[in-house]
Amino acid sequence: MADDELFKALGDPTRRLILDELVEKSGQTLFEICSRLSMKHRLGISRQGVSQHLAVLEAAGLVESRREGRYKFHDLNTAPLRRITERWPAPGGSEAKENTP
Amino acid sequence: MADDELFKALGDPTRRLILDELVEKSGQTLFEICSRLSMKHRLGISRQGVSQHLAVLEAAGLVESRREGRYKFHDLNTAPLRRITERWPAPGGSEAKENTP
DNA sequence: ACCATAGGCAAGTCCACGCTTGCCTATCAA
DNA sequence: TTGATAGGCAAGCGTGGACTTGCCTATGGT
Repeated sequence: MADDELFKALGDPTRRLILDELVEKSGQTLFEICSRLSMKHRLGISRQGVSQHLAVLEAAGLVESRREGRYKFHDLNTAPLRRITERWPAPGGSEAKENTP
Repeated sequence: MADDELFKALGDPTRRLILDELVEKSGQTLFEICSRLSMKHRLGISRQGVSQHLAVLEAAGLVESRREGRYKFHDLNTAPLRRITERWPAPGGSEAKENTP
């Protein structure tokens, strides 16, 4: 299953916080995310730790990155999350697939 | 976070298969789920293993159980899954909350 | 040229978690 | 009561993964 990487990525609380931060502000660099986790969430984690988390999130397709000079900007991509609600649809069944008509 | 249990529950591939089986047929017993995993998915797992998985799914609110005599039936509850798409809404924002109008 | 910044790679540690094994309880049928 | 079925509890093993530490590359400023 390709879903393995998606659910594994969501399995860690620190990675979920990173997604939260990317919702608030798109296109952050690694250092920017580091300092945000440290400031707002009192998260004592090394830069490498965050870097590894971002790699997992990228493998899951939840984060996309673009390089510019010596900076690397990270953007959130929520599209893979749809696979979750599609796999186990609500019993009502009306909102299984809602696309813009 | 109470979300910890939800995402932890979804993190294991065997547990996701159990949810799949409960979508197909609601109200299965432990032994029924065991044999289904073994037959359809060639899953070599002990009864205790499945039992522990069901406990995790129940803690996450994804599975509800009811006892009747010596049987314990398990039902799927997809409601907690909504918290995922609500936490990281799609950028379009039109489908953040879709309720039956 | 130099140094600081932004990031990557690799090895090593440590703990949570998936799974098994063994034994125990409860309900139903003969 | 005896036996079979459905399930629970607890201890133990082994592996994956989160995190750190140390060193390396590349870009930009002065």
